[in-house]
Amino acid sequence: MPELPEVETVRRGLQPHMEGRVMARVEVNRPDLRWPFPPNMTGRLQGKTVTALRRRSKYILVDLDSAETLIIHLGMSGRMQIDEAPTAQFHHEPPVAQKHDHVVFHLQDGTRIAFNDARRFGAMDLTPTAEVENHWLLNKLGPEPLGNSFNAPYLVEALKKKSSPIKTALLDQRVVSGLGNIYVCEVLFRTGISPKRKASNLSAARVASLVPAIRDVLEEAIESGGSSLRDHRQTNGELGYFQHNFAVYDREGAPCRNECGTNIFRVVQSGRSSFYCPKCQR
DNA sequence: CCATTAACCTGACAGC
DNA sequence: TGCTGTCAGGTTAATG
Repeated sequence: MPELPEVETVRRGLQPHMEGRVMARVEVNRPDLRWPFPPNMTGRLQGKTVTALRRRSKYILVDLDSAETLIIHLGMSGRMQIDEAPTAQFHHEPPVAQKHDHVVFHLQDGTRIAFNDARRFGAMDLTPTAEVENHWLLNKLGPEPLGNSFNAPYLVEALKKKSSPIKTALLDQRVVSGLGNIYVCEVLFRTGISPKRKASNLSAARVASLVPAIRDVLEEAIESGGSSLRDHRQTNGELGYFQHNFAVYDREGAPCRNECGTNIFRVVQSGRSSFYCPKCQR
């Protein structure tokens, strides 16, 4: 699943193909993902022009000229597969429908964009564009970590109330929206904070250090996604997953990148794996 | 109110 | 080659 950087990469990949284009035909191959699709989703999408592609947290927002917005969440396993129509210069095999292609957008220019989601933890809904921030999926989200309202005073205040470990608090989308398991682990390693430390017990200075660390980790991941996006375009249009070089995530037993001589530990917190260096993170 | 747990699903992978 | 068990980048409803 895509955390914020992966979702932003998907958004940027889709943008040139969708913005200003007409959804000529929309295939809906099942009644639901995590929840039922909205009534008459096909009819409300077909023939509409995409006016903008935006992102809020881990949600992709597809604005339409009908004053409605299609809200898309990729869940854990959601992907977008783009297949451009063949041209005179570039002839290739027509795209083959894949297992778990639940919704397929056929654009007027012949581009095929498939939403594929094996686990079906993803979601789609339609809502008036003017009220998209009030939608029940979005209206409890905390600030965007890359925006101005996410700053040290805000985070100090928000964490003061949290009796849970800092790892759990940063995964709480009401505190800050867009972080997932991987990037929380990476952020805590960079700031030298143990995932097990109680959020409300952290000094203001340590909390303040989280703000730029979160920005940096996310921005680097978006940049790395951007490069993998360019690479991917050479071969296929699949968006949503790419390689990263993580300092701690999924590195249980491997040496700490700080060369402190300690190996990375894994603990389970709130049912999720946390990876950390017990020597560098206190 | 808050915090933790179970549940939603399928696929990949390790071990036997 | 199967089988079984475990785990997975998210989020919500149920439970304590």
